[in-house]
Amino acid sequence: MLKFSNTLSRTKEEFIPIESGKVRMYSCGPTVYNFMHIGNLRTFFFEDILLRVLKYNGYAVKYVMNITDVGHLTADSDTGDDKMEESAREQGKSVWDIAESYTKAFKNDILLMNIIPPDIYTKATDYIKQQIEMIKCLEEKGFTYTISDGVYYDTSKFPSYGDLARLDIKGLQEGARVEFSAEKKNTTDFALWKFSPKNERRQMEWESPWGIGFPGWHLECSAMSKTELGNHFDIHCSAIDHIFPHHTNEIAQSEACNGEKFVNYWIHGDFLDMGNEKMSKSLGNFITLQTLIEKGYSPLDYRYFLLMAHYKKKLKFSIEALDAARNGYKNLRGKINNLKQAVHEEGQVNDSKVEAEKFSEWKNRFSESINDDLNMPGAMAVFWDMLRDEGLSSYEKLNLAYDFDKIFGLNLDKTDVKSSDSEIPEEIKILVNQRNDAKKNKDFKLSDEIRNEIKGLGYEILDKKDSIEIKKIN
RNA sequence: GGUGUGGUACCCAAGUGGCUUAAGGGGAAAGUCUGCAAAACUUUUAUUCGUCAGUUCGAAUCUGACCCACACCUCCA
Repeated sequence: MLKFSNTLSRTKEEFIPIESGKVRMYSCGPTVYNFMHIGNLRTFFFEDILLRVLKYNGYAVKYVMNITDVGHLTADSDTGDDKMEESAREQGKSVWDIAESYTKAFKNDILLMNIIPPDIYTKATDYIKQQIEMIKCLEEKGFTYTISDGVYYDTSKFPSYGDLARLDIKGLQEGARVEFSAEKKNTTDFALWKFSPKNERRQMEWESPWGIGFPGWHLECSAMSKTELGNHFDIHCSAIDHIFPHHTNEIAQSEACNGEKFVNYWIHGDFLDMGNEKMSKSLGNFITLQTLIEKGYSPLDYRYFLLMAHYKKKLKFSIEALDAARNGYKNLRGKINNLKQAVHEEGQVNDSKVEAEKFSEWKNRFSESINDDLNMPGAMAVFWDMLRDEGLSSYEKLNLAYDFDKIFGLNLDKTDVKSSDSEIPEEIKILVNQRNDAKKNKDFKLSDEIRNEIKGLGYEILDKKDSIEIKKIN
């Protein structure tokens, strides 16, 4: 049984798709005004796991992710600068160039992290027409009103407003941090269409029945999901910070316009906890995947790190914890390599078989973990236990490992420790041979000296039973 | 002020009433192997789950109080 935590009910629910065997899923993608930091990446990783688990369970998934290339506003929905325009100004580029270059960087990060891309990326600027249509729809049904700076959604007209976030609207109004906009009817009302400032030309602005301007932040997801997935679909995911206001407002827009339920399962991932130093794009102190790569970590080391925690909980990031992940991942690859070698050797002797009972027992244990609200730490524990099971042949273990890796995405089938082949420079090979000779002559002093020399050149020698492995030190 | 989440070993982190007198990984220690290392393999590493009360035959898991962290309350993954 496949179960997910649904933010709507705040409980784990059995997953039942609208259409048997098929899943339609939408996730809120990046706003492309800057690089992704590793916290952002945690969310996309979680969505990747979700996608993989659905596929593993045999569902045909249609997965849509948006790219927000229209700027929101820095301060709140009524004031402040547009982040996209601001970034463009700082870098002396056009907004369109900014969007393109950061979209590219995002897609590259996704690739490096082995995150499966969505079937469709929807760019907000490609769906302006549909967004305008949606405002018209809401206008016709009486959910909108216009004030000096834009067209707004009247949240008081939507009785279940705030249910997703369990909002206490009265408490909100009394809250210290909420500023009233004099013209807004309710604190929670939000912009559907913002007018361009009268004395200023924006780089991104469009004609609309209400005047030149640009769409409100929340509208794009409602319009794009409707276009690509229909009025009612299965899963909508992203991180917890979007529960309010973003998803709350999406529900209000979509359900008011479409007249039917919007999404069955809302699934939200928690943040990466950076400890004292809170990462913030505005402060510029955030860690990107590139930062980690520069420090000598592979993107898959980071992926392994993320696998060690459940998506619903905060994960404490530290270099120490990342090192632990890197070591764990390295050890795992080592074990897989040993299995590969064993299978290779055994394969010539006898036909490798899979013993159905044992095999499916492990598969079941694995499925139980991943289907229980994507319990990756649990699945990893099953993985490590399986590798230690003496009742399994190397062939069976390797097969299970590859099967599990459909979820983990650690490229275990591709792992290859660099060994004595063309990648090793000639001079190193010569030194290795010299050391071998010294060893044969039992001149261990010399052989150790040569080994140190090789080490100084960046290569490590590992003496195996009847072979020598040369490894590049990273 | 409102709402919500969490505090599990040296670090990361599962488990949310009996299968657990608490998974898994990292680290550390010991052993086997080895000329020595490395690798591999084996073993050890929380009588205890923020604190204090309570419910129960039985609690890390439920209830209450308290302490501490964190998040959200219109920038935010």
